[in-house]
Amino acid sequence: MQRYSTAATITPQTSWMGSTIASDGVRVFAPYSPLFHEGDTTANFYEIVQGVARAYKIFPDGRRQIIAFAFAGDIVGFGHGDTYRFDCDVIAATHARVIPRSSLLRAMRNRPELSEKLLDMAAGAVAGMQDHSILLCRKTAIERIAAFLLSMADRQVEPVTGRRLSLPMCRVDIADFLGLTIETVSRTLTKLRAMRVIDLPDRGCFVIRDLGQLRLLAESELGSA
Amino acid sequence: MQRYSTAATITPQTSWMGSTIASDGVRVFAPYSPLFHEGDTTANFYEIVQGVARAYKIFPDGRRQIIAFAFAGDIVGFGHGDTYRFDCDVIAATHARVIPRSSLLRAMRNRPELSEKLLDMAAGAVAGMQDHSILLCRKTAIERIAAFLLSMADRQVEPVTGRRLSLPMCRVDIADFLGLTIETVSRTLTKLRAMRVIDLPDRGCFVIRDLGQLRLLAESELGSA
DNA sequence: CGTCTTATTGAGTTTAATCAAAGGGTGTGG
DNA sequence: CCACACCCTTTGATTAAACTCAATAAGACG
Repeated sequence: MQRYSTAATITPQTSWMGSTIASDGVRVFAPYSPLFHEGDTTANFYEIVQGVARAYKIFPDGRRQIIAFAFAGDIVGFGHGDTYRFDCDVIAATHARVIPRSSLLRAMRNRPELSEKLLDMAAGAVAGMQDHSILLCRKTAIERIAAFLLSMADRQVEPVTGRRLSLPMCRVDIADFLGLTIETVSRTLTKLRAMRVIDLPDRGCFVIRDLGQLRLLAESELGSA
Repeated sequence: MQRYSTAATITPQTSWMGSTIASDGVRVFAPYSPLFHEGDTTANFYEIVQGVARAYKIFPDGRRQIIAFAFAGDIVGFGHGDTYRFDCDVIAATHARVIPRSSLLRAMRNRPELSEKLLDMAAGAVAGMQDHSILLCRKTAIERIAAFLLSMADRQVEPVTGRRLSLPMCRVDIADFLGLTIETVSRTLTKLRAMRVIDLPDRGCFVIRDLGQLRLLAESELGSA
């Protein structure tokens, strides 16, 4: 198990299940605490306010597939039907707004146009999964890593200071998301650094040195360089 | 391009864009005629009544990913937002009920509970994509083919006569769906036949000879046999 | 019957997984 | 404050799986 320091809290009011709850429904989750488990009754949706969550499935043979990482602004737990279809936890101290399922269903009944919005959101999720499928089955290790780093860069809410970007998940999480082993992830990152496309100054962050090249690699319009 | 014989029609009334339309909104599409293209404005949803459709994306470098096959009872074109997110055509003479998008949106406004159903459908689509992702990135060729054949068997609406099952798509379609090459698909099918797990009596069909073994292979609880 | 398309089979290559070991940073305890 | 231990990461060598290139075989259709 992972050690972690005490999570910072904002306007704390009550403590519940290892998280701290504020008046606006935002709770603070300590690193590696769960949002929900596969099979649980769908009680809440979670809007990530700050931090990172990961959604994943674990298989009988021990293989794990990370389905998605959720960053600020993303909503998780939505579109599962009556029970959650995967496990979800946070990989850093994370502020998440807890939205009871019942309140969303009520809102849907009152405002039909909301339903269309939610359907569009679901459509977006499907489209994202489709793109990710293609990444998983059609791209090489370097293409996957390049595409992954680009998507991390695109999703940084904080201003891109200099170009030092946060990479909050560990290698095994990246591997399980991209369908690679940690060795291949590590080797590929080293290769990209050797190619002067990225830099890896510290654990938990990376720097893009040649954005154009990274894009070319991600799009696989470039075989070698 | 593909050649095809003239499609059979049911209660034909008018002809439009290469398809025949019946009074209940069911059109008959000739093999390899499109339902819609990526980027088109979302005008209709299509409920497959009989036949098979395929949804796919084509990439700049020529790679193609088949996202899904749709059989009788499946609805395609749904959950795309304002424009279709992939191409869709039929691979055999196919009867499809054309549902105008506007009529569905109207129905959603009148009957909010319908929205929840549609959301559940979308959730199911997301779950299906997730499972397929895992298949694509975690499973070996033999596991993918076994899982694919099982899903084909499960989706046969027609009574499973003897166990002779329809396999309506060609090898390249299977390959592009499973993230393999046609050579690997062919070799793997041959291997399964040699293992006495399936039979391949004719083009366009297959027979399950050992369902238990096929299930074991698909679940990858069995490495070799 | 001949041509064209699709499928199968074979040989060699490439990629990433696996097995194995060493390096580096963090935190704890002496 | 320093040393040790642990975990995560990197690097190396080998193996296995699927891809590529190439040729042959089998159907479908005119």
